[in-house]
Amino acid sequence: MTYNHPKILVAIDCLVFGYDTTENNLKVLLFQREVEPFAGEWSLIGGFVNEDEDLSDGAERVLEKFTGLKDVFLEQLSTFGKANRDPGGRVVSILYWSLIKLDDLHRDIANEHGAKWFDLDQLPELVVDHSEMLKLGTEQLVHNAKSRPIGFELLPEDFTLPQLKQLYDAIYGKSIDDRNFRKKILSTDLLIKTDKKDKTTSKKGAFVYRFDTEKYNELRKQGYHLDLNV
Amino acid sequence: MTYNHPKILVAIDCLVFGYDTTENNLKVLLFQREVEPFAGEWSLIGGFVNEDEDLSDGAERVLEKFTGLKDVFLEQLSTFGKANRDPGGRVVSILYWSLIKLDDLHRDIANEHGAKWFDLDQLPELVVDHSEMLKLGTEQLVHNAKSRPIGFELLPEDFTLPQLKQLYDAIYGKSIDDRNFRKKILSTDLLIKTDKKDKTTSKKGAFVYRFDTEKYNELRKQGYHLDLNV
DNA sequence: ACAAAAGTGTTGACCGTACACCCATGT
DNA sequence: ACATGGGTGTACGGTCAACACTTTTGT
Repeated sequence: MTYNHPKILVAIDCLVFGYDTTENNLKVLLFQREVEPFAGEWSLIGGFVNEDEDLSDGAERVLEKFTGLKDVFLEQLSTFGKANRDPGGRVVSILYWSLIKLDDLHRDIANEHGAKWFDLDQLPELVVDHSEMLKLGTEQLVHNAKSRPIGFELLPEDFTLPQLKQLYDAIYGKSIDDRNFRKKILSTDLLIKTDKKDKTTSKKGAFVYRFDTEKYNELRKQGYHLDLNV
Repeated sequence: MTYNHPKILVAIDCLVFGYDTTENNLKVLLFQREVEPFAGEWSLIGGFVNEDEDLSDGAERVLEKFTGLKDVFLEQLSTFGKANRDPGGRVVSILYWSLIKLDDLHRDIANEHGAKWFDLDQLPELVVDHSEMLKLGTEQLVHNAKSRPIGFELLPEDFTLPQLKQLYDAIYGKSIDDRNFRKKILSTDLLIKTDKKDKTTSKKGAFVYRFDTEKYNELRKQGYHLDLNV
């Protein structure tokens, strides 16, 4: 070790949004802390960074522990580092956020770890500065929904346009005009229409679409930047 | 101390953009590292976080040390934390960025600390992942120039429209249409025209303007969001 | 008088928004 | 036949981009 300076505990907190396609609402994964201070209180999922571990690997480890998921949308958001933010000691915490397709499996795995999915409008009090983290993440979600195709991280691979619209409605907290939404989303030319119909929510049935990930990645390499402007 | 986990060195690096009004170009503040590894090589200004110090206070301390400035634009950008990023030991580094009005005083203070202002197109090799930090900060600058009035952080309090346009040209790396630029910037109604003229660059002289900070803050409280769309 | 920078308006193309009805099908 | 959700087009207004000439004044 070359440097001679005070060392600090480094933690990762991970804000996980899951979308429940059947209920049509956005949820957040929280867990009950097991250690003092604040044992038993609700917090974002998190953990300490190991000495030989990349931050991004630590975030993946935390996420996989509580959801069983790998290779999903997971990005760094911001770092929280007030000297006295945690009464248990000096901890600098790096906030990540993740978007997942919520299904029963993830509910079960969450359960095993004392974690639970909460509706955004029925959140409990959160420890330390986690409410601030949640606020930041929610803003990020709204902001990103306009500029990147993050909606498809939250929906199953096969989805219908009414489903996609409901997701955007949930994110923005208001109802978008149906015709304009279709026009905009289809004009990106990044949706693949299949000939299947999903009849679970109507007699007529809604066509099933898929997001064209390859095409999007190809375009992105060429500097393309999606702007949904919904 | 309640927690029992490995502790890690936490550093702050600060990417400082300065705009030189006389030369009309953007510069970045770099300094020559004094300690091994990489002693003598160029790096962003930075330092280690003290145990009882808020991250934001640490960033302010670093910035003041090298520029003599307080109370200027200074925001957190991102955190770099690959386990082996620094061969001198495990260091997690939080990147901040700052915008300042560059004048001779700041050049002198920088000099005292072995720091120097570099043109963006004449940068030396940088240590560790600092080139990545610079890239991120440059993108941030371009992106923010469109959505927030950051230009005024880089110009003196009194400025002319030709100066402001040259600044935006420098940020975007291309020349904006003069008439459209004036229309847009004046339509925000956030510039105060004074009756002074600056004749240093022309015989006719250009009117001196000021940014209406109070009005902007007032509007912002009401949820207003500037969108320059230059 | 002339050089050099400051200042000024109009038009056409495109995009966002508002808005109401028909379609397909299971019961 | 009817109820339910899926699907479709148009017209208006506002915003962005392109474009060239006049004004001022120091030398």
